[in-house]
Amino acid sequence: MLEVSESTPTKVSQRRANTRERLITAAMHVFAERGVNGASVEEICEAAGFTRGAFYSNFPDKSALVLAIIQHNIATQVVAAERAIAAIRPAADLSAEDLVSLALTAYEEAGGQPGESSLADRELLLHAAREPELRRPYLEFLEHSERQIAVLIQNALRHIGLQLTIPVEHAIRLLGAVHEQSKLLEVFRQQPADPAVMRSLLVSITRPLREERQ
Amino acid sequence: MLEVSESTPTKVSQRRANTRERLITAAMHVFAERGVNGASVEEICEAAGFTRGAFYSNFPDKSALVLAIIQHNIATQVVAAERAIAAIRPAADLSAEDLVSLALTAYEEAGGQPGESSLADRELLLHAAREPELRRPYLEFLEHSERQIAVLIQNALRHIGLQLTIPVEHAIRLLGAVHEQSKLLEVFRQQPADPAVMRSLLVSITRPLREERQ
DNA sequence: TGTACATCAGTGAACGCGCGTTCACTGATGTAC
DNA sequence: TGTACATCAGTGAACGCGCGTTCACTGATGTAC
Repeated sequence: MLEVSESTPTKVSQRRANTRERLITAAMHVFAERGVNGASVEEICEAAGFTRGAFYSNFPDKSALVLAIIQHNIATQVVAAERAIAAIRPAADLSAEDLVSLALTAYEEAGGQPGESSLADRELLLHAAREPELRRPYLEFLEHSERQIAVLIQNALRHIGLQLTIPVEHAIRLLGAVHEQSKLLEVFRQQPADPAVMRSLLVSITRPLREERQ
Repeated sequence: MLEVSESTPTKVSQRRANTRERLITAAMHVFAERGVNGASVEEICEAAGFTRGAFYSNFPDKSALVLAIIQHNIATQVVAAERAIAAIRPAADLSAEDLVSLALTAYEEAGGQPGESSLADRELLLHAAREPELRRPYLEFLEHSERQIAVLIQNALRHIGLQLTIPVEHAIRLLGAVHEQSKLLEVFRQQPADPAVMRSLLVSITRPLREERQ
């Protein structure tokens, strides 16, 4: 499931790859603004600078685009997470929530309106929840992401002399849930979220590593 | 904002009120299945057992229905929360997470597929996030709900001899975020969520009331 | 209580716009000699 | 390197379905005497 007919790994031209990429990026923006169902093929193409014909030259239909985007997200986010893991070591002297938020935001595409990709992600998530064939692959994607983030968080915490007081899997869920909630509130409030909630959570689920200071 | 032209509080017939109610209930179900934008007026009417004419006799247009639903949710959820607050005292000998989940689910309509109203709620939330005029009223609705839930939770915890180690407002956010995440995972997994995450959270943000056992 | 009439609530056919999708085409890119 | 031809990538007009919305209508409910 979730496999496109990759059976013919025909070499695609660079030009074609660029077009697909531009269409996908544009689609994410339009999804954030109008929702998956509310976004018209025309709007997406216009945002990408193509006509509709180009779209149907690259995707069999609209739902294939959604599927392609999910796969695209999987690929890019996995890469982003690996890069973030690699980059975490040099950083020092950061507060716990700085590190965690750094880890959590590693998944988000740089650039774009604040909260925009958050909305698009939620749209895709809901879309996947509604389509039975998309549930399993999307769930696997989420679980894979969680495992990667888990490593990141543990490294980050150890780095500043903290350890978790609950299982990593639980911590990841909690951090992820709060992070997503914050992102959404930012959209509603149109301003950065109060970091105090995340801080409360971090304080509650960590303790100093080994030695007991204080 | 969010005020319908309630300026003319004309008495509506019982029949009319029933029709509106049925249309709204049907719309929530269809929203859960198809999304707000994916749900057609026809589908909604069919689910409610009416023809489209009845719809336009009761609502100026489709977006007015969405607004009416949001208001409807505010009204019914506020009532549900008050009822839950009243009902919390007699209960005894429940575990912490039972009480909390009882409090959190007090907001959800009874009946309907598990996770269904969760999806519809998410749809409405995203819809509101996208429409600038809906953001403020929806946010106020959320904050009002949070305040009510806060009372609930504190009563529930005190009742079983626990108190929070972080501010109530933070606890509410955390509990709400985890609760919503669990609901969504239930849809993806098609099975009840693992309560262990919620339990980890509860253990982390509470301590025995006054006396220090163990 | 019964009849006559007025208003209300929902019906269902009709309309037209917008959207997804198709397709004959043209210009761009690649290949062979 | 230049020319001739083949294939590829994107264009833009056209089509038709589905959807939101309207409206003339009919049956249901309410009111007055």
